[in-house]
Amino acid sequence: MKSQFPFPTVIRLTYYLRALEFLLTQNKSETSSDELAKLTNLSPEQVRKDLAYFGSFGKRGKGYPLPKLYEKIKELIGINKEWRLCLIGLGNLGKAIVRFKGFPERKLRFYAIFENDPKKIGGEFQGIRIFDVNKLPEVARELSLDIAVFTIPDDQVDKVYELVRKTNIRGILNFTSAPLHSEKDLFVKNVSIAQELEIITFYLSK
Amino acid sequence: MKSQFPFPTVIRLTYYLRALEFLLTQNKSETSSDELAKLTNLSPEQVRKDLAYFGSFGKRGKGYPLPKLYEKIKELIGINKEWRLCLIGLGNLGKAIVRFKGFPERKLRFYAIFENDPKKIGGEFQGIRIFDVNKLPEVARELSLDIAVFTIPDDQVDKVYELVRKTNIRGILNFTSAPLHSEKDLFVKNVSIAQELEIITFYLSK
DNA sequence: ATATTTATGTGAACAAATTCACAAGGAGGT
DNA sequence: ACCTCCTTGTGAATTTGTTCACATAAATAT
Repeated sequence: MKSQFPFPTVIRLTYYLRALEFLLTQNKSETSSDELAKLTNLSPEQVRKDLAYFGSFGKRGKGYPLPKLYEKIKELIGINKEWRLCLIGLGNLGKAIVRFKGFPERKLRFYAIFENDPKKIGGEFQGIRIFDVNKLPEVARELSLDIAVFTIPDDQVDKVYELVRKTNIRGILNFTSAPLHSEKDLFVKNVSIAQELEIITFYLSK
Repeated sequence: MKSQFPFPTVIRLTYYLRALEFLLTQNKSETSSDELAKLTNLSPEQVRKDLAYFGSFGKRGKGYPLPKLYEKIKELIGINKEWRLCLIGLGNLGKAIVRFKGFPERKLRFYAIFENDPKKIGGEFQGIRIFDVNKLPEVARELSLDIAVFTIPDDQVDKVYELVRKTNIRGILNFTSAPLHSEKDLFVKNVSIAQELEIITFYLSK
């Protein structure tokens, strides 16, 4: 097992995960780099190299044992354990994300929602309590939150970011257009709908 | 002007756009690769190289003229003209996206929503008409749609993708977990919330 | 005028990631 | 037991992308 791997490999691991889930529904017990390559639109060499970064799971002449590889990738990605999430900003997008079906089956669970609207604070949404965003440091500690999802207006990002930094939350999924940067002990993933569309219009403009 | 540029440059162009918009609110008339680098968390060399791929907009010893560079980048990204969008699948996420504030100011406008729920078909949402998804080919032609946003259940992706291929829609923003692949004349950008979280949990697991 | 400072633009050096090419191990047939 | 066919795993070659280092040009100061 090599310790260093290209950054894009992490993204591809998530593709393999989906491909493996698909293959498991087909009741297969074995797969190959060729099969995974076809399902993910990658090259078989790329698949083998990626998997080899983390150990050698396959058997030459045979392929990869399906359930074992699946468990291994889940372990690598870290979705074999439960993660405690909170949502910050209960607007339209926030509501859509809390209701998102994909979370429970991935052991991702929301334990708190934060808001600055006094009318919402104290209530709950989908069974999850809504707290004052200024109480974030205390609540995060109390509920041992791991990851925060930002669905707030752009102009509040800096303030909320500072609040999160005071907690032991170590991951942020940022849906605003204001990009944040990862730092030591705080990993940030930015997802900007506007940006995604700009990338599309760039390519369509050519 | 060079014709070939690294793929990541396109993503960075969208960062420069935001930085420039921020600088414009400060009523500045000039900027520099240093300033843009600080705002985007990149290196000044990277900024200069990226901008130089598309022409030389700067003046040595001076910097870049702000409004001119802004217009140029908008033109490069293609958001100087209007784009006609449609939403496919009016669930929670779909509703959140249609209501998203960032679109009108970017000349991105929804002209149609497609659904397979007979109760929704024929109605409208936020002033946008809701059509039967099976009518997509006709409606797309009639309304000259450019881009489709997929907010449908994963198991309907393949079917809807085939419908879209029959139209002159050339861009898809896919919010499902089933990744689609770009092909000639049809550019696909995948955005999977589950995947983004998996990338976070991967790094937090280390 | 001339020197100094500042900031772009870019070839060259370097680094990262992918693809190639093939050795090596396992399965199955004869 | 041996040969053949598969398919993995991996160094080496190649491609792609970033950083360095500096020549060049504009602006400012003396």
